[in-house]
Amino acid sequence: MSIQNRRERERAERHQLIIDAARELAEEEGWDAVTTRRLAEKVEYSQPVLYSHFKGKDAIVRAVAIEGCGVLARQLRQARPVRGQSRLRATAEAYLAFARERPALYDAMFVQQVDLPWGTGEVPQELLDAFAELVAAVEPIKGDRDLETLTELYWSTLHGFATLTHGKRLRPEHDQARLDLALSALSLGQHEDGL
Amino acid sequence: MSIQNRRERERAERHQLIIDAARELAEEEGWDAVTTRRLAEKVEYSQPVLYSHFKGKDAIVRAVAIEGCGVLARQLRQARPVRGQSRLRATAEAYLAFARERPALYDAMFVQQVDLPWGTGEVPQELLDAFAELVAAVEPIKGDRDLETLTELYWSTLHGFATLTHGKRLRPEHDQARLDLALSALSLGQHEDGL
DNA sequence: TCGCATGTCTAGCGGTGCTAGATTTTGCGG
DNA sequence: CCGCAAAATCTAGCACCGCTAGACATGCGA
Repeated sequence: MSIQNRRERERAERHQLIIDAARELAEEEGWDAVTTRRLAEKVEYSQPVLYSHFKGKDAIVRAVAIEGCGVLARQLRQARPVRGQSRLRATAEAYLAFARERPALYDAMFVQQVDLPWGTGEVPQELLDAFAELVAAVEPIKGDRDLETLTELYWSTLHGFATLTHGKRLRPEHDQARLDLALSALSLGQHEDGL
Repeated sequence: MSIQNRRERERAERHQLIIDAARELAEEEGWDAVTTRRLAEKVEYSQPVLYSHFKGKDAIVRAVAIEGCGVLARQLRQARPVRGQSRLRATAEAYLAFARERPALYDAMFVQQVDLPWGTGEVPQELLDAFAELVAAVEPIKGDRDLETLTELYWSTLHGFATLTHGKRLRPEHDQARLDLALSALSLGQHEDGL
């Protein structure tokens, strides 16, 4: 019993160790550097150990992505409006900050088509949490529009900003103006906050 | 002289042959299937021939992406509004149709960070053409807003739709409603077209 | 202490992008 | 028409990839 427990605990710790190592490697050197060999070396085990925890490399990336959704959800939740700023804007800026500061993580979550279960099958709770934060941010400017559809639009716009910015497709010096434009368009007739 | 010309012509034809083969392979089986070996087999040459035309696999993907920009520009230019539809809407639908119908091509152009010269260095003309079509579509609803920034917002929204839809992150049955919402938000006070 | 199950590793498979050096093809001067 | 240099092309191989079979070590229960 106790021995079983110890083993399970050690196993869980190593499981987490692998996820963390993969994330760190990706954030430091990009996903191309995350090979099973380098990952194994980093966690100081041999390659087959990875496969006793995950079905394959994809599963590891997926685990990192799901954790990333949790991080994003937390950051969005903690993003509180300052000085009369709308929640819509505070959340948008937090979202874009996450994408900007953790590009590798964002990539695993939303760019690489890792095929998280998503549509079919159960969507990870972390992702639902993150989406719920977006919904909450959009709710005040809903008007008579469909909340979920409006949130999808909000998310799409932010995602477009994030990915095109990262690919250097947009003029960085206009980031602020572009976001202003987006938020005031989304808010429609609603009054827009200053700053 | 004539011999040189013939050789250059044959070389140019083979150059194009490689690009076409790469695009076809990618569209039929996805970019994972585009390996230098399979590509060489498809064009009926050995691998090193590819490297006498392109610096590496990335350069081939880039060439496909640039051609794809040309195709997109042409499709956007040909997208004419029907039945009082706004140009904004006609262009948006053409853009999304392109992304939906040629996902592999779209992927090479805007998702894989192939690092087309883009920001720094000369941007390929095909891309400028495509962006110009977006600008032209946005112009009528500009109001007193900055045209280029507004176009970046328009593009970001479309790109967000395209990529999140492809990754099955958005509810497909709400595609139309989502686009309606986006267009009317962008148009702000302007009157929106029916259908 | 022995036998066994569990855990871990070594070594290897077929694949990748890419390239050095051998080989074939080509076009020209004699 | 022949022989030869040069150009074009291929063969074979490198180091790496994801992944796994089978050898080996470890530590438990009898």
